[in-house]
Amino acid sequence: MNDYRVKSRIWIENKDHVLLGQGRVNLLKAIITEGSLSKAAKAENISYKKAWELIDSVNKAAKETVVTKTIGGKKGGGTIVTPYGKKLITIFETINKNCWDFLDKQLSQLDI
Amino acid sequence: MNDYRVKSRIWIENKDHVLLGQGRVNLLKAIITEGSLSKAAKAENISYKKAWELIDSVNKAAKETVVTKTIGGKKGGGTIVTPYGKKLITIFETINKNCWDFLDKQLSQLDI
DNA sequence: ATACGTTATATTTGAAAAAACATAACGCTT
DNA sequence: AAGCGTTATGTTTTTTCAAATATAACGTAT
Repeated sequence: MNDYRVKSRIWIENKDHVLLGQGRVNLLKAIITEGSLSKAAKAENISYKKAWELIDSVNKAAKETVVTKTIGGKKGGGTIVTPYGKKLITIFETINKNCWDFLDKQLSQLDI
Repeated sequence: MNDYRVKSRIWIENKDHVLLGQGRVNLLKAIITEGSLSKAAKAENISYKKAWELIDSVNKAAKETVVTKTIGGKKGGGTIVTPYGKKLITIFETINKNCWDFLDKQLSQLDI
């Protein structure tokens, strides 16, 4: 039988700019559960700076706003993922899973 | 309509060791056309050392020999890709293309 | 007015990866 | 014996990327 495995990474681009990859999706999901970018960065174990740059890049590549951010206020501020952003997360994860299933099927048809 | 594109990179693993990715496949194909690892490295614009390490890794991950190398001789030596290696190249490229087609189809079913 | 927890951004430091450089061995040819 | 183009491997240098550090601004609450 077959010990080999086919793995993959997918990402979504928009005119040369990356919109979403696995890391960006994970960060967006952390923002949803944490309520702020700084806490999400800690949860994902990346620096705030890197998290900020990722989200900035996401917003620039997206056709609609993915996250809205506020500075100051009763809790100091925060970051919210828009419904469009949540839709993108679902789409990414769906396509990614479908891709993995597809690749598993591809490999099982071969004997190498 | 849809400006987004879904891209992917696939690779084949064997018990935690990478067998083939796009770079390794390109290198193997360069070995076939060039006849030696050193010339293939130049053609791929990578150092000989890196090329050697890549091929070493390929041979260690594969269940059968992928390349055979000789030192010395009338032409100094050379490297040959085995029939098994050529089969792996074909398999990789087939699965990769199928994956791309699949992802294009996935995206076209969505409006984002 | 002060304090707090954010977002926002620049600068410095450190680590990891890549590239460059060097050297040896091999086996044919001359 | 010397030269050639390989494979094989170690060492050093450079480059790149990630991490750490620092500072400012913002708006509510105390």
